[in-house]
Amino acid sequence: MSFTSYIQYAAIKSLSKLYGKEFSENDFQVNETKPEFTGDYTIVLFALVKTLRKSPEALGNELGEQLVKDNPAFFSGFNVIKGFLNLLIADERLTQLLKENYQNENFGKKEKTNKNVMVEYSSPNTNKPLHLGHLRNNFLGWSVAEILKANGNKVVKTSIVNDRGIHICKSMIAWEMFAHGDTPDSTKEKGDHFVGDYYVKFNDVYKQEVDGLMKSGKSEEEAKKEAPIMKKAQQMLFDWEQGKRDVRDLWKMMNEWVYTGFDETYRRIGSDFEKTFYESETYLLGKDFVKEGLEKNILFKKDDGSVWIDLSEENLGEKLLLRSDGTSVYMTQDIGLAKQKFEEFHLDKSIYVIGDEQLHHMKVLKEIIRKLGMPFADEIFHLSYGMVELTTGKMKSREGTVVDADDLIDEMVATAEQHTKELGKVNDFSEEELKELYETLGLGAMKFYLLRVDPKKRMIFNPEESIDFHGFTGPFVQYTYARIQSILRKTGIEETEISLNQLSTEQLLPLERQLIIMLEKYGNILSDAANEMNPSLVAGYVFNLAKLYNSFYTEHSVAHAETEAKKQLRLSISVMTAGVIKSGLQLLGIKVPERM
RNA sequence: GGUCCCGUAGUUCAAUGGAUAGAAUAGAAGUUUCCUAAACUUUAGAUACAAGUUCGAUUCUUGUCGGGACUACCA
Repeated sequence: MSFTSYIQYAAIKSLSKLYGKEFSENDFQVNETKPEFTGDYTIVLFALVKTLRKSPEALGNELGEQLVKDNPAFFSGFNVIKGFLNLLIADERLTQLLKENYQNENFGKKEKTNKNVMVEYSSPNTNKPLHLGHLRNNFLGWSVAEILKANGNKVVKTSIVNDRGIHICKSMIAWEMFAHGDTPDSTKEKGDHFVGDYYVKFNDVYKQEVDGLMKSGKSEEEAKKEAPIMKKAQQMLFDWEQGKRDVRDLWKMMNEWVYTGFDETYRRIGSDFEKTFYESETYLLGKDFVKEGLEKNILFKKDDGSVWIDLSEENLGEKLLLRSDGTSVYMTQDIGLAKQKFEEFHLDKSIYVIGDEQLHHMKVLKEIIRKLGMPFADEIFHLSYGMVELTTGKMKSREGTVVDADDLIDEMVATAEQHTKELGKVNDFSEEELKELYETLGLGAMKFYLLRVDPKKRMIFNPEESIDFHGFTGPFVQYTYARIQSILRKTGIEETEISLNQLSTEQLLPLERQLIIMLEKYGNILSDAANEMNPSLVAGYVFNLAKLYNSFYTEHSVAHAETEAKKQLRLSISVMTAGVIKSGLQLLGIKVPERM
């Protein structure tokens, strides 16, 4: 039981003892005590004042005395200021926590449950390489999956690859017209970039053709329809759907190029998937329920034969599910896939990591599934995240302002290399060790930068700030870890275990108490992060922990502590801090270096 | 037009209705015979505006002003 839960529980008992009434945890709040007051935890009394008709002072003193009396091993004292009852945790309770957990690698994590959760993330298109926005998605999805695991869930990570449609046909046409047989191998280019370049080429030619047609008197609408290259792409999509052999072969070949490129990037950033869906295999899903929905009068047919659902009661308007020619749309396959996911993986919950521009789409999806009477409608969750914008405005592929993922990673790793060389602390490292360190630091900085913000909010990507390795950053936290490891190496603690019965019984110093209390909170942070699906809580926590440890580090010596008992105490605090930092960063997909 | 989201230090981000609104960075001033100065310490600086709800509002409600997303027989 966490400290806050225990305090809540203890207060409920003491209150009913004092006043002969039943109380619940909703009757009062337990907060951390603000640093400017004496105490560790604070019970806010205002809400109780009303029901008990007592002055805050009297209530606080009575409850404080009772709590200390009832829980002498937990509380060592209290004070009352205005409506706030500040409680002090006993030193013995804090050292006990240390003794029990300082080496526990699973500290803060929850018991395994049988909950099956799917996290769908990444889900790229195969016509162009990944960019900054995809990175936010990948880091977020991966991290949320790990956080859910740490809270006991069984998690299936999945991605649905958008491998068919007009967009990939555009790249294919442009390649046929302009590549003269070039391949990623022949040009030594990464496959996804190679294919992406032909997508850009398509758009360039298309634009020229449209301009040309408009100059010869066509309206913009006409010009866009009649541009020859667009007609070719549409014909190719048609041929693809007919299963035309050479088109399918070309499609397969170019997608393979892209997958090879994606795999390289995924490996580097650590994205992984237990299951990959391909849209080419799922796009026909969902047609069966259309029939069913029509029979049940949940869906309706218009005169031209197209099938719709009316969601105007839900304020979502009408939504098309089958075109007049009988082909399905994105929504239709999404419904089919949702069903397949739940059935194939026996899911309790299905999470979609998708940008907030699809809020409407996901709302409609959920609502249709509910109307169709599928039992899992309420277990579909859209984890929507905000767009990543640049300081200069939005990223637009057409204007070439997109930040490419691979370029960005290279830049971050290069920055790590530059800083490391300037500081010259690891000159004895081998080439491989150095390379690994640069990756650890560069990716650590980037992941931390993108995960430290509440996912729901839009965020601004500032290139200068993102390559900063000081302050609220990944390397800052990694540095604290490395320094602790250095202490442990120098004191030889890896070989000889800390003698716990020798732990200091002297009064804990403020920074020692604060650190232990902060470490204790890790479990609560993990459950909050899982409930809110919000890795930024973990990022903020490990940063604050590192910061507090750094103050402790400058203020008090560990290796040369005043007494042997103090040394043992501080060593155990250090070991536990390093463990929690490692564990927390791991949940963000960030590795820790032994030295940096 | 309609639906939804967002306005907090110069900048980028925090703050389950609770105490004097926190960090980081940029600015100013310091700390290295001693466990890694990628660190630490001190300092200055903000709730868009106006009403309301109440013991108490950055948080809830309404309005105004600014910014954004969505509103395809595209995926």
